[in-house]
Amino acid sequence: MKTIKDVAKAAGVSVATVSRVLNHEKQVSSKTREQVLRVIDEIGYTPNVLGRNLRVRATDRILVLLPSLSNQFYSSVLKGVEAVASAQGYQTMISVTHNDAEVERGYINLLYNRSVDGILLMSSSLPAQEITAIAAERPLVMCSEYNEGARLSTVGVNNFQAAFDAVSYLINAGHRRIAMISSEQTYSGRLRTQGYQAALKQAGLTFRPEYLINTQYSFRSGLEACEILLHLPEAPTAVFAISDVLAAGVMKRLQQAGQIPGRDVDVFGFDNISLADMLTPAVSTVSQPRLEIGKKATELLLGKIADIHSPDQAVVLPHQLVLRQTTRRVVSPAVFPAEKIG
Amino acid sequence: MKTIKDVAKAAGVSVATVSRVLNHEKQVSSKTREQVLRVIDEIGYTPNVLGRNLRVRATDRILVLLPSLSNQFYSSVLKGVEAVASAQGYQTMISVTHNDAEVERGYINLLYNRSVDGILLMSSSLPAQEITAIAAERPLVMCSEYNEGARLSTVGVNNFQAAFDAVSYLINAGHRRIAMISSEQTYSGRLRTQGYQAALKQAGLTFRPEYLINTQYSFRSGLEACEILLHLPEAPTAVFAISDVLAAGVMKRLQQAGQIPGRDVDVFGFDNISLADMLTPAVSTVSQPRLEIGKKATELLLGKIADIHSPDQAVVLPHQLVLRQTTRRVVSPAVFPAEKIG
DNA sequence: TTGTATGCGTTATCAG
DNA sequence: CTGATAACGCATACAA
Repeated sequence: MKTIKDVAKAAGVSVATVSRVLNHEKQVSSKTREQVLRVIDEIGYTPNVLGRNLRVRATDRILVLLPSLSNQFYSSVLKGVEAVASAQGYQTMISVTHNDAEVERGYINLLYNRSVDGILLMSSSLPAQEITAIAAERPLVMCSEYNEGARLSTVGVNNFQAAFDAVSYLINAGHRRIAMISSEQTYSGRLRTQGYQAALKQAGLTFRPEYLINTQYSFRSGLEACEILLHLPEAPTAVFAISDVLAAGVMKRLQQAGQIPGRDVDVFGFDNISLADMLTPAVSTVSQPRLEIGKKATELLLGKIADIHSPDQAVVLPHQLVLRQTTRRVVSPAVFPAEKIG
Repeated sequence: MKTIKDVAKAAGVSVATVSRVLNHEKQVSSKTREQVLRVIDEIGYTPNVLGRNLRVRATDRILVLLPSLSNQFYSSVLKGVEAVASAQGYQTMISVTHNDAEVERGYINLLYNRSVDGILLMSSSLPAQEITAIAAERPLVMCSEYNEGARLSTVGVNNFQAAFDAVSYLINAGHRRIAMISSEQTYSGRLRTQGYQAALKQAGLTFRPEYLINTQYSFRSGLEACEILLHLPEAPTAVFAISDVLAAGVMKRLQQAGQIPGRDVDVFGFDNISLADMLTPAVSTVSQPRLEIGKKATELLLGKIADIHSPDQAVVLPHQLVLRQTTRRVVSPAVFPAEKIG
C-alpha cells in the first residue's frame, strides 16, 4: 500500500507539498502540482482517509438509521438526504436497527468513536431522555417519527391533523361507521388516533371502541384487523389505516370476503408508497412530502455538525390527501378547500 | 473529548495498560483492570476508533451496495448479510448507487482509502473488467446479480433454469401462447430470456418475437408491456415477468381491462417479494433463497477479507416455484417432481 | 512556494 | 505484569 511518503519521495518533494496538492490548496506551483499528480497516477496512490480523518477529526460521512429496509417509505426520504448530503460533500450510509435498542446503540456509538459525523434517525427504540442526552452532545436529528418528550431537531408532518383530515374526508363523503387501524407503538400512531377521535367528535359522531384496533405496522396485522371488523355485528363502512401496508392487508381481506374496496367498504391508507397505487383498486392515502422531509432533516443535521449548539428545530411539513379509487367522492366539497386535497 | 491518555493519567497507569484492558488482553492484573474500567466509566471515555483503525489497518465494517432502496428483494438478503457479519464482529452499512457508475465508484473507493474492509455488490453499473480488477486487489463479492465476464466470487440462482422451470410449468398447465417481460439490462435478465426460449423450444412451441418484451424493472414498465400484449392480434394467455414488480404492473393493467389474472390470463412473477402475496389474486412467482444468498455471500466476503487470495467461488443456490392464484394447476404433474415445486 | 516537525488516538514492540 | 516509545498516514503551524 502506497502512502503519501512514497509519493513525496518519487516526486522529489515533501509530504507537505503532496498533501497540499491533495487538498487543492492554491499555494503550490503548477509545475510541482502536475509533477505530483503524475507520480500519484503512476504509482497508483490512494490517500488513506483514516489518517486524514484522525487528523481533521471528521469523516464527511453521515449515517441514516432505519428500522427496516422493507418499508418503501424510507426510499424517497433517503433521496432527499443524499441530495443535500452529497451537495455538501458528505457521503451517506444506512444501517438497519430492526427496532432493536442494542443494535441502535451500537450504531449510535459510531458518533462517539468518530466513525461518522452525524446520524439521522428515522425511528428510534431508545427512551426519550437517552435520545435527548445524545443529541445534546452529538449531531443527531430525527425525521418522520418522533419519540415523545425527546429534545432534538425533528422533521415530520402534523400527524394529528393528517388523520383528522383523512377521517373528516370520509365523514364528509357520507360515512358514519368509520374504523381505524392504528398502533400505540409509535408517537405518530398515537397522534393519528387522536386525530381520528377528534374528527369523529367534531362531526358529532360517537367514538366506538370496537372500531379502533391497535396493532403492528404489517400486512398481516391489516389482514387480521379487517377480519375482526368484518365480524362485528355492525361492520364499518370505511377503514382508515395508519400505513399503506396495513391498508393493503385490509384490501386483501375484503376481497377474500368478496367485497370490493371503494364500493362496499372504503379504505384510506397513509404514506402514499408505491404499493398504494399498485393495488387494484388504487388506494386513497395520506401523502407525506418525503423528499422534503429528507432534505430538511439533512440540512438540520449538517447544521448540527457545523455547530452542535445550533438551536433545535421542530419542522412540520404539509401533508396531502391523495384520493384514488377506494374512497367515495366527498359530498359537500365546501369543507375541504381544493388546494388541500391535492 | 477524552483520550486513552486521560484514562491512563487518571488511573495512574500507562496508555499501554489501558489499551490492554480495552482489548481484553489476559496479561493484566485484575485489580488494575478494575481500576482502569472504573476510571473509564467515571470520566466517560469512548475509544476513538479512527486511531485504532489507522493502527490495525481494519475497520471491522463491510458495505453493501444496493442499486436502490425501493426494491423489497434486498431486504431479506440483507438479513442474511447482517447475521453472519455481526456474528464475526463486523458492522454492516448500506449505500445506494441508483445505478450510477460514478456514485458506485465513489463508494468502492472506500475500499482503497480503508474506510471499509469489504464490499458486497448486489448489482453493478461497472464494466466487467473494472470489477475484475478491483476484486483482484480488494475484498469484493457480488450476489444476486452478476456482470457477464467479471471474475470474482458470486452467489445467486440459476437464472436460466429458473425461467425454464417457470415457463415449462405454464406450458404444462396447457398454455401455448406465453409472453415474457424481460430486460436486457442485466445478465440475469438475459439468462432468464434464454430459459424462456429454451422451454418453448423443448415443448416444440415456436418463439414469437412479439411475445418477448424487453424493458426496465418497474411497475410502469409492466403496465406498458401488458398494454402492448393486450393489443396484439393474438394476445397471450400467460405472461412471465422477471420481477414481481413487473408482474404487479401486468396485474394492474389486466384488471383495468376487466380481465382477472389467473382466470383470463395467467401471470408468473419472479423474486417472491411480499408484494406478490399482497396483491389479489396472489401472484405465482419464482422464489430465490434470499437469506441464504446473503449469508453465503458474506461468508465469501469475509473469506476475502481474511485472505484476498482465497479462491473465487461461484455459488449457485436452489430456486423454487411458488404457485399461488395467478396460474392454473399443472395438467401433467409428472413433469415436475413435487419436491421442486415447493 | 516549499520543507520540517509535530500531533491526531491508538496499538505493538521491546524492555524491565 | 507493566511502561516507554515508535509507528500508522495524514494535515498543518511554523520556518525558510
